[in-house]
Amino acid sequence: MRLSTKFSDALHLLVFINVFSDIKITSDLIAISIKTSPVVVRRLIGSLRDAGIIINDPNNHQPIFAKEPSEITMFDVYLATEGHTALFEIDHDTNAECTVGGNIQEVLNGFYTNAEAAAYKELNRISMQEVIDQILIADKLKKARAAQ
Amino acid sequence: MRLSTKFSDALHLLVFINVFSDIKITSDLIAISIKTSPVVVRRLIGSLRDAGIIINDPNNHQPIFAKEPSEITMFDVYLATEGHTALFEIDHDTNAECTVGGNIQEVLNGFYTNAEAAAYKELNRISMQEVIDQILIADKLKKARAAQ
DNA sequence: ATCCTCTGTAACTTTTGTAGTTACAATTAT
DNA sequence: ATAATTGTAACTACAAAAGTTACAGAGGAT
Repeated sequence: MRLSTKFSDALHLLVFINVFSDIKITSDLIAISIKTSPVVVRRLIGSLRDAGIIINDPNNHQPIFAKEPSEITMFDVYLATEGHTALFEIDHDTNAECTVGGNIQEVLNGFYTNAEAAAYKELNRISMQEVIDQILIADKLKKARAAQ
Repeated sequence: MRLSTKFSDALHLLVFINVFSDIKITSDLIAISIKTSPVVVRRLIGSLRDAGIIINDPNNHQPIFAKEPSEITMFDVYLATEGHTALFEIDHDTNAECTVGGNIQEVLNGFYTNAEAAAYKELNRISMQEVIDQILIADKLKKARAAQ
């Protein structure tokens, strides 16, 4: 399969609209940073809006955070963009007549749910503010090194 | 993408060869339980053999565990079958000229690695013996309920 | 020794979800 | 009014998984 980068691109988009909140932001502009098409950006904006993570600023017609970045976690963004897919996929078509095939789905579901919850918990600990901060720090570091 | 069920199917296969170790096991027989084709089963066997999880019993020509089921974890099986895919996919093609696009990959990589490690740690806590035990218990429960 | 079964693997096809593209009506800014 | 931009829908392109077909080679059965 082609792996989905929707989650990553949505995080990118959110950091972008925060970092460049002082200039006019269009889907074209965001698309250049993500290196994708404006339509893909608009689709992401739609998902994030549906999830209540961003709203359209009625004043200048561009997406802004619906809540403080410190109040939104990476997991909220994950749910908004890829919440329908499980991290570990159960094979739902196994032979019910068999001791193994007839019970493995529910057993794996328990283990998978547990492991997924551990990952989600980590994502839920990280706020968008932290992501923004780390990117700004990484940028300063890079520029300082380049200047040497 | 079509989500991969290789991990689930490999676990299925391992439980199967343990539960039915007293009968002659062919890839055809396993395929009936997983509801897939014998070739898919043989491919899984190949991956598990390459990873040192199973070997071919020289006596009766069928796959058996290379170590005790209590010494093999779900994570070992995950690595053998889907270890190349990340749980959270970074968009590796972003605009390096941009403050966001030029730093987001490394920042997300840190967060993703952390979240993935949490999930992997959970998988690594569960031995194949536990998976086998839970499936046998689920089967007994199901049969007891059906008999009532 | 020959036959039969099964394995391991390669090559090809089918399927399915993501991403990219094209198009356009509706909205907003100037 | 005009131009820019959005939100969607429809379509195409692409990639990965899984299924299929094929077949040489190994081992066991008789």
